Amino acid sequence: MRVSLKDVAAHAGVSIKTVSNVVNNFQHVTPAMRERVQRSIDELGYRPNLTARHLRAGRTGIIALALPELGNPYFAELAAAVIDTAAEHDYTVLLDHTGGRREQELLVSQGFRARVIDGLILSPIELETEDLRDRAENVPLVLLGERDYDLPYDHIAIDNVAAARAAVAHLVGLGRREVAFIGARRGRNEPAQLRVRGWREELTAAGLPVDEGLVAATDGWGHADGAAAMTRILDAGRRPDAVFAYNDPMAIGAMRVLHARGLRVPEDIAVVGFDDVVEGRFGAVTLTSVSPDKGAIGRLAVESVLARLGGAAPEARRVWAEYRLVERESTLGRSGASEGTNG
Amino acid sequence: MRVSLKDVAAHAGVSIKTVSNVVNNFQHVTPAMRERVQRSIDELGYRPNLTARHLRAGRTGIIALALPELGNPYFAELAAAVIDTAAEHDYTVLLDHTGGRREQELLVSQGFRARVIDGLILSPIELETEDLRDRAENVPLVLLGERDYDLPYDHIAIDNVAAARAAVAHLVGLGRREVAFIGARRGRNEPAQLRVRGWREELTAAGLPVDEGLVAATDGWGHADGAAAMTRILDAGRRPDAVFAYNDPMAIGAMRVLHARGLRVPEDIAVVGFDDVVEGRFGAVTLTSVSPDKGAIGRLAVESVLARLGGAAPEARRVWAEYRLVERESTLGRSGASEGTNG
DNA sequence: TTGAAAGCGCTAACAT
DNA sequence: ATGTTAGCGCTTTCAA
Repeated sequence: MRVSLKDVAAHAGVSIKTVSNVVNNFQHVTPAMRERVQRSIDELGYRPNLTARHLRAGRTGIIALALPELGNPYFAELAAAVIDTAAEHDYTVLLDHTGGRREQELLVSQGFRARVIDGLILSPIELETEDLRDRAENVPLVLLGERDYDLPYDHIAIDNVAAARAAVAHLVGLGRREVAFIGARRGRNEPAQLRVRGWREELTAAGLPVDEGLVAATDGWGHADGAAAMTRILDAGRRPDAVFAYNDPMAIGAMRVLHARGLRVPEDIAVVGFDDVVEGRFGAVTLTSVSPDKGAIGRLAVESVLARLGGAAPEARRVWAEYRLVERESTLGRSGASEGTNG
Repeated sequence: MRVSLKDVAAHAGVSIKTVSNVVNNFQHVTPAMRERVQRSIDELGYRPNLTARHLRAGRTGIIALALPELGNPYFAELAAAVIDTAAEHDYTVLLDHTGGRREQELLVSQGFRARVIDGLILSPIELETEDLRDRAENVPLVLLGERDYDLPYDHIAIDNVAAARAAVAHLVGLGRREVAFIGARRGRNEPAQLRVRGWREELTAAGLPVDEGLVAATDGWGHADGAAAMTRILDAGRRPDAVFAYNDPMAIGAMRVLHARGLRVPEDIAVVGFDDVVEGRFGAVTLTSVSPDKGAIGRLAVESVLARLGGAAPEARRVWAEYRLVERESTLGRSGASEGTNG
């Protein structure tokens, strides 16, 4: 059986309040009393019931972080940042994964997955503005990620258009003329939208043609999807001199295909990824990538939810985190290992 | 303000019980009454307070999963399996990361990190048997991973010694004589211990010398650690013809160093990893790896905790999950792509 | 079929 | 400095 305050009180021959005082390190308890109660606590193996405390306090000290996938190290790193920042504020993080599936994202946003939470940080993939508009849930919500929403919620992200432009500018600056984009999806408001826009804008600014035939759609955003997209481009008889991928895993999958077909990176085709995951630094050809400040994003997200917890309702705002373009072998070759900055 | 059952009852002009009946889809409620109450619920935007339910029920429906690091995709995949299995049983998973730090692992095992849980699944790195012996916590604990403990807790893992032997046997079968091991640690009971033992046993069984000078210790278990260890081995003037790494990231880190030094994999040095993470399938040289059945491990772990939740106390047992050795280019070269099975 | 009331374990206001 | 008690929001006997 579980031991409660009452049990300890009875055992020590004192009132519940006194035990509570000891448990909570209350000021005014005589050392003698404290020790006597502590003995009972130890003897009975008493542990406070958090659920009861939460009910009493009206809050749980838990915030949820719902991510598309844990397998992508980008999200893992982000999660670590969130967990650490939350811990600094005495908050625990309940991590959830949606698989980037609309169903799951809806459930999470409506609070059906984990309702013991004080706040929610959500990184949506499929959700539309309308899905979020009539959210019946009352815990604060903060959005993460590259989708564009017109909603009264804080949204933490980097400037995806600008970051994509920086990536393409880097490629164009190296003399590349035909830059493929891997990882788009059909549809107006899709995750890659802003990055495709950046790709388009920068090509135009450079006076290069925008060839929509070089935009490869994919089902998912993993290594295999990047490989499949690259294969499709090559099989279509196209031979771009550069590839900009939606994220690092896809870029790495694409490089695998290039390698298997005897195409050299970057000599024949330069490759740029997005997210700067550790993996990209240890391939046979290290990967140039847009590196968002994950630590900042995680920290800002937590602070944003917590700010709304006290009942305060600051106006919803869009927060831009920093990013850099990290240049490596996949664009510079074996010689260059500079780590240029931007953003 | 938050709306409670009482508010709804007042608004609908009925008793709390009736509202509760409607909320919980209780049998005996007249359709008229149900609709009337439902209207009030919708109008007021009532949402049940889970914390109160939990207090009442004496359980939360949450189990915690504490992992060393989320960044390693192996753990991410494991987590996904745990989350899915838990969901099937109407349980939510609170994911925690310990960073493989003893302090954090202790806190978790003692229940100081997340005390709202019904059960705990822990994958320890640093914890010793004694650390766990006098655990004052009363929620069921299930252990994961390659460490060896003599404790009254269920422990789910693959047979690490046998798996390591299979990996080394594969290398020896290909004619390799000098197999280095990357990722050991000093100390009797350390994570890599069983794998080192398997390495030792298989070499001995094959009549090969066991050269402890080919065992490279590391601080952590990431790409960079593998790269550093490989560098150290080569800089010491050693030139093994095979490397068996504690896990895939380390193996990949080692391959990067080999590549940078102009050594060919597998011609000059064959490489085997452990965990079979996705990344290993998309490098310039795909990675041969021991592939534990992550799905089974996750499922067994959840079922194991849940079995102890009802107050039942089955005898603690060691559960072995399956594994396979997946053979790829890092040992077979570009020609062979078989996926041999084992275990 | 619906209502009244007790109690889950805790904290805090109030009383002693 | 310590004790009494109400109440957080819910479920669940028991009664009507």
